[in-house]
Amino acid sequence: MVADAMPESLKGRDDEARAEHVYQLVLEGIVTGEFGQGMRLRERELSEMYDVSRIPVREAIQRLEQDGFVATFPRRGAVVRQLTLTDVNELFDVRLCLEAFAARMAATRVAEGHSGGRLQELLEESRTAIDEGRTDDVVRLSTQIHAEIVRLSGNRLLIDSVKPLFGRMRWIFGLAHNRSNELQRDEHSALCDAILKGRPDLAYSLAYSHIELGREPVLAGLANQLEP
Amino acid sequence: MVADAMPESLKGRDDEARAEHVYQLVLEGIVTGEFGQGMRLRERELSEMYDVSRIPVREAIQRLEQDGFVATFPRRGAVVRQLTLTDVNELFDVRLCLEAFAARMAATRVAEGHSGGRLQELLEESRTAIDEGRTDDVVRLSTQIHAEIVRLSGNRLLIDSVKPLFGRMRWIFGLAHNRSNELQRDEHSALCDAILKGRPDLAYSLAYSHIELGREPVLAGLANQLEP
DNA sequence: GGAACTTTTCTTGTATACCAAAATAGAGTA
DNA sequence: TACTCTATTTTGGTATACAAGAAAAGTTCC
Repeated sequence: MVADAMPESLKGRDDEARAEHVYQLVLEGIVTGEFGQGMRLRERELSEMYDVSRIPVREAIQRLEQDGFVATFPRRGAVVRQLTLTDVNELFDVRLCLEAFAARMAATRVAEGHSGGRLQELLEESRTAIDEGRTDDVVRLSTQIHAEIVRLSGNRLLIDSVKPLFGRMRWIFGLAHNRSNELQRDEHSALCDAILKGRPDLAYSLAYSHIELGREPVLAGLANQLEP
Repeated sequence: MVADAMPESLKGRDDEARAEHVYQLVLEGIVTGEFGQGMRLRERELSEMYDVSRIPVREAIQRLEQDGFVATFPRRGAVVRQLTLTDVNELFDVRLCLEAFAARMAATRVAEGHSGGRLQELLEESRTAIDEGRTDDVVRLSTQIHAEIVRLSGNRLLIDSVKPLFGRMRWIFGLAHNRSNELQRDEHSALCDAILKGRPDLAYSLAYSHIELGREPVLAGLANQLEP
């Protein structure tokens, strides 16, 4: 609300939640590899690094744990989780479950008259990003398309349940590149088309295939980096 | 609070996480109705009530928010969430999605040789509790059966994703009683049987039906208590 | 009397300092 | 070398203080 209009200068962010800030920074550090897997995250170290007190750091670490990025042990603090192939497989299983359902719901809602304009926009942005070879944007837009489909489902609880998964996805896709952008573009096109035309069963099926087809390439790409 | 001789007296209760303790107490208060819907949860109030500092209270409230029991607003603290019929419907939708999938996975794993002994035990405990009319135990065991099925799926991420739902279930089922215990017992029997005999598709179907059949009675029971 | 404006009183969010207990590292000893 | 005992580090927890936003209470003006 009002906070959005606050000055962007980093110094003056008095009233902005520092915990959120720290969360984003540490998350960034984890997905970019600055905080490697197994690295300890010390409260005081982070609080000095980001020039905040321990309280926001504690809150951020708690959230990172709940979102599956770090593991904490009593009296031993937090360490960046070790990502395993099992984790990747579990993620794809749960995604199949929730995102395919979300796609069906989204198509149903569009058929009932809800607008899917944002999805259309994202799809087109993604197309031009692929044509122009902007890889970073392609990955970002792909995630945003998936997120928008879930949002279109209209189920708040579903949206909240999926949110932690997207963080993990970003982490994993940062380690292993996906299949060719053209293949993904075509699948996204077909999926979004089914949703925007209000065809629930087709949308479900396409979402399921799209996600499942992404599993093997990612596993293959990570097989040499991760433990089972 | 100031002059209290707290050093040794408080040390008595061992080093176990106070935040967890506070979380459980407040959660109990919410599901039992002690903290009614819309009631404000003040940090200092709770910290004095449970004789801890504000830090564990903060942590507990953060977890309660993430689990959907309270809503927090910047600089205005936390209030017990207002449960709506939409919430209930969304919960059932997501449960359908995740628990039916978990049932299928559980059956697959049992077919692969994993033990379902705990599920068998819970089922039998539940049967005797129903026969002896111990209503509280019946509700508790019913939830435990559902949790055990998810656990049997072997997917950690799935288990973690479902955990917040069970809290909500307990809350909702505390407000509206479910269908007859005998009906539920039979459905649980059939479902567990399918899992323990390693029949994934049947387990999926039975889980789906069992959950979906529970929706209407709960909605009907809550229709006069909640807003849309 | 009621609406708009101005304090005043909470309450949260954060910072800082401190303590106790556990884990770790290190030194000394058999 | 292996083992025990101590010292350091680090976390988890607490108390206290203060700034700022939100709500409440006065206050003024029509």
